[in-house]
Amino acid sequence: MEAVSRTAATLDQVARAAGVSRATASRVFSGNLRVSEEARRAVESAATRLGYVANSAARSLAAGRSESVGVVVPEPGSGHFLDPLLSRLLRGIGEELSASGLQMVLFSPQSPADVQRLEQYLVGGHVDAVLMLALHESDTLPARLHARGIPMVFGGRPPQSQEVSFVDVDNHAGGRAATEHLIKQGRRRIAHIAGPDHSAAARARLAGFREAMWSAGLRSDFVDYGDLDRDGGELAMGRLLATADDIDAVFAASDAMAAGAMWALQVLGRRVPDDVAVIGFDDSPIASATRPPLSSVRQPVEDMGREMAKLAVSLSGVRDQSPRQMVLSPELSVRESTVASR
Amino acid sequence: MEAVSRTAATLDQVARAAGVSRATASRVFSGNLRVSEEARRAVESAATRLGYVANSAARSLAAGRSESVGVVVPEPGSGHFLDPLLSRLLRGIGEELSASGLQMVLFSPQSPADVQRLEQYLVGGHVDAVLMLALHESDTLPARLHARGIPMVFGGRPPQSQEVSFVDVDNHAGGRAATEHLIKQGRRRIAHIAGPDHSAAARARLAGFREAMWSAGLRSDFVDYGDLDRDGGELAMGRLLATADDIDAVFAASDAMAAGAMWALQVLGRRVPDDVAVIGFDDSPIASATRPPLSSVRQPVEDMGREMAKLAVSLSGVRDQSPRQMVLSPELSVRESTVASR
DNA sequence: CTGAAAGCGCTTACAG
DNA sequence: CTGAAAGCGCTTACAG
Repeated sequence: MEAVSRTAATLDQVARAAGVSRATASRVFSGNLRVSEEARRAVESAATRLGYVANSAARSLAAGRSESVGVVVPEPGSGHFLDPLLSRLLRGIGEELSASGLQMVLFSPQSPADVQRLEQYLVGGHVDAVLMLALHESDTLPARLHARGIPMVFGGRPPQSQEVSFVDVDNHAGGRAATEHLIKQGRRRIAHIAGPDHSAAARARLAGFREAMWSAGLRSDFVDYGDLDRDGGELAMGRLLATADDIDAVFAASDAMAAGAMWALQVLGRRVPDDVAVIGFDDSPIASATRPPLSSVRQPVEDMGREMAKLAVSLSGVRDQSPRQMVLSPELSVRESTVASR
Repeated sequence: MEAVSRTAATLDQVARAAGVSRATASRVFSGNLRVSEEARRAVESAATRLGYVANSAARSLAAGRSESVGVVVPEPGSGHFLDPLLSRLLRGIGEELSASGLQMVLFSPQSPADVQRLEQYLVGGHVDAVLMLALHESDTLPARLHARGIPMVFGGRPPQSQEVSFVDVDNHAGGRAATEHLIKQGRRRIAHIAGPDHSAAARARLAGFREAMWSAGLRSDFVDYGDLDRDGGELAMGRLLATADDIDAVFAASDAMAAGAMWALQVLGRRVPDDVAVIGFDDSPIASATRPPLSSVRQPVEDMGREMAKLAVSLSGVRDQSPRQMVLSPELSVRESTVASR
């Protein structure tokens, strides 16, 4: 793309029009330094008159920072585990950055070539910090950013979690809470539809399920797997019922799978929750769309976003960027799918 | 945020290490100019050795362009009409920009303050062009960008469509096609669940419905409205059946509403499609998730994205940025919900 | 509080 | 093909 030169007023012109030096004009826009009321007014009115907007490249170059923070997100609809939570997460991040006057810039690379270009972009100084909601497996980026002093915070615990900062949700506690809720409702033959084994979050939820069942002295081997989507839940439910047709509750590792499971149950003549209670995970919009509405484990995703942003801001500009980590607790969102009518 | 100075090699250091001038080194990275093989190799190996990455601020400032394109998207989950299509749209845009070596940068402002900051950001030269998938109502931005020669392309026809470039889908034709499909299946008492009246797209779909019904000499007044979401469809369907319980087909202006309508029908004992055929709009993932799978109108959204990106690229750097517009045709995606088994 | 001046790290005619 | 040089538009000690 070629450059087009248009009428874009420069600081110099504004300063001249206001009858002050460039330095003074600059101070007016950076806000913080002492400038006389008179000078400030003159500069501001000149700026308005000329339609001045600071050239951000020049500003970044001179100041050594960009006042913006990059957020790498998974492709929407990619089936990434954050997908149903993404909007809430971004809301939390956005609020926090906004409060700090920082621009949130999103990236959603689709191909390896995109990832390559993105790395250059991020390392090249376009952002002051990076929040990672995807690409956990790319390991070159953390090191390259670190070498340039650009802090990076992961959402969710990355595979090699020692050396990096992250904010995560306690999936193990969530799995346990969901299961304990079912037990408390008097359920005994409880099945779990787990997410794919390669996902640490899915494994943690399964572990939470097992722990709760063991503690209650119940069988914890009614377990099947699905791909986190609706079909996966439906199929897994079918298999589970074929194995044990007296299951009285199901905990699914995602709301979509829970919805699929609920469908399968209803097709096979089971009433939810009277015959079989169902609980999901994520408390996504799906949960209130099913009939009956679905109980679920609500992750404090807005908080997670806020904490990620805070961490990034506090880390940037600091010499010692030793990694910091934080784990937040989920809570139950109880709806009709687990509460039997009497 | 403060700056942290780290070991970030500069062009100067690379040039020195390679034994050439800064100009020559620069030419190696810009790729296009003539540089001797020898110099090229020396520069490249020095760059690798030093871990050189160009400072993007300096590059933008000197070159007068940023090699990146901003895309303003609606908040995910905001109920924006593009929401279900967003991932496909971004895929199209991303592919095209990627092919041109441009970085796609996403923005999703949440508050008026965010919009304000974003305008500064975009006008300030961070991007060479802007693709607008949201914020159609903000009218200050187009003018400000135009004044700086930054091209802007809307996705979907904006309210005041004369002065701007856009790529849109022919919603009127889509509405007509959906309705004609139902008529062709032998349906006669066809209802339409329209989207909110303030949406131009919704109005166009409704108009398409009416036109098809008139042309076939059928009653076109079985119309109700919903908010594009599942509940809206369910409620509207209930009202429609209360008015006319012999409706034999429904065309809903969104897949979510169609899913809600289907649910309402099934609850009331109607078989889909045997008693009532149902068709949606968008061909979103919902369409294949319903039982039976939902026929829908597929918008060529990837193409739309690609064309938007092409338009932006071709417009940038051009003196005469007179607006260009393009309208793409949707096509039918026929599934079981409209094809009665015999 | 204010200005002159240096400098941020690149690109790009211009001349050779 | 290559280099010296000017310049992109800002910020920020430094001195006053």
